[in-house]
Amino acid sequence: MTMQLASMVHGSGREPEVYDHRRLHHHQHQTQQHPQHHPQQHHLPQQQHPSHPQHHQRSHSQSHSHYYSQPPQPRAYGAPAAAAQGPYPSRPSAAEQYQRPPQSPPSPPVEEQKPLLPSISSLLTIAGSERAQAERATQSPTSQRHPSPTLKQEQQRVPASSFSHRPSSPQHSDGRPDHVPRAFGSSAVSNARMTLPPTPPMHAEPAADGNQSPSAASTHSATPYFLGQSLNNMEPHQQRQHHPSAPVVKRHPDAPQSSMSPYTTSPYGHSPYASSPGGASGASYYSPEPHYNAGMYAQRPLPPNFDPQTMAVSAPGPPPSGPGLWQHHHYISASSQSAFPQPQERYVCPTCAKAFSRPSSLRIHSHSHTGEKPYKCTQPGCGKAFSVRSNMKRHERGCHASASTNTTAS
DNA sequence: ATCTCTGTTTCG
DNA sequence: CGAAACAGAGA
Repeated sequence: MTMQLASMVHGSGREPEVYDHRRLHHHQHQTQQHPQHHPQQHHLPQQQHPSHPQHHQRSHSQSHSHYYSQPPQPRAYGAPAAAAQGPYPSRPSAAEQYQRPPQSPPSPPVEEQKPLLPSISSLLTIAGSERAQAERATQSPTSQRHPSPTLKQEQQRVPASSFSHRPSSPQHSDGRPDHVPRAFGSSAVSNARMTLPPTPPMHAEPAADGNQSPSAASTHSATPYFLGQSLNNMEPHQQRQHHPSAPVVKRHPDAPQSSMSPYTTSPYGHSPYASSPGGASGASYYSPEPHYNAGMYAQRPLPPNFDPQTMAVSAPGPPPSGPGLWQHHHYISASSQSAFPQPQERYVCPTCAKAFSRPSSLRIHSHSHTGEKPYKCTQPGCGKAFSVRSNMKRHERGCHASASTNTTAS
């Protein structure tokens, strides 16, 4: 068992680093596809689309959108992680928010903080403890596993809500707080143990190896979503911490996804808005979106065929990381899946974690966070501005009906 | 064939 | 009015 556990851990450990890589990679693909179906109506999990995103940089679109034409303001959270953050006065940059482990973000009610995986550390710990217990049959009261620092971190960031169910596992007599994460881990682990004591194949492993555990498979549909979530959640640095030694990031050949790379680079990363007038050199892509980048995780469209395995394995850079995560998510996902956005909603707002099916939707949504109102009423006397073009139009129609017809129409 | 954008509609 | 979902069109 211990071995198994250990292996699991390792597996998860590797991924952590991935996250950052994506930015490093050149970015090109951004996105991708998303079926445009309405999730609500059809809950079909998008089937994996065979084709991958091409490096679409929505070049054409940029030009027409008024959106782009506006000088974006501050790069909002934009500053990519590297750059800086500081964008919004009132709100901490997305990056910041996410980075902070403690405290739950103000906004995300729904997704809240996505479920995080139990940290590897925890797993290890558990494993270790278990092992010890097994050997000694639980004799030594000496606390075998005390929460490792990393562990704690993870715990903190984990949304209790997700794992709330987590009970303290009796088996582990740890006096730990009910931190969710651990709980999760413990529960999972304990579960594994309980149910399949000898069973080696935990969920984690499969993913890493490329085999998905059956259970995992079942949850596929949900995964995408989680992925996004996890992205948001995962703090790069945290991940790293956990597995410093982890080799990680390896894009395995097995991942057929040459195209998978979408993850490698954040979609918004540079392309779309890059051409923006604002022209802030690389740092400011364009406007509101920039922060996504900053967040890095933000909205990477989930690949059509995103497979947990692939992601984990090949994902060069997915922040989230890895197989381990995946697995964890799976567990959680089962219960919370329904609540989460549909698989199609791959574009996740870094700020509030809300998911959208289209990049444009996310963009618009970002306005709500930034307060940006790029659409101004064309009427001379009216200086109203709107964050959503449609709303502006509506306003014109309603308020300036007679006049607007001319102006807007033309 | 696929993806994104725009516009309309709907909800809070 | 703000924001999101839905539906259609264009690239």
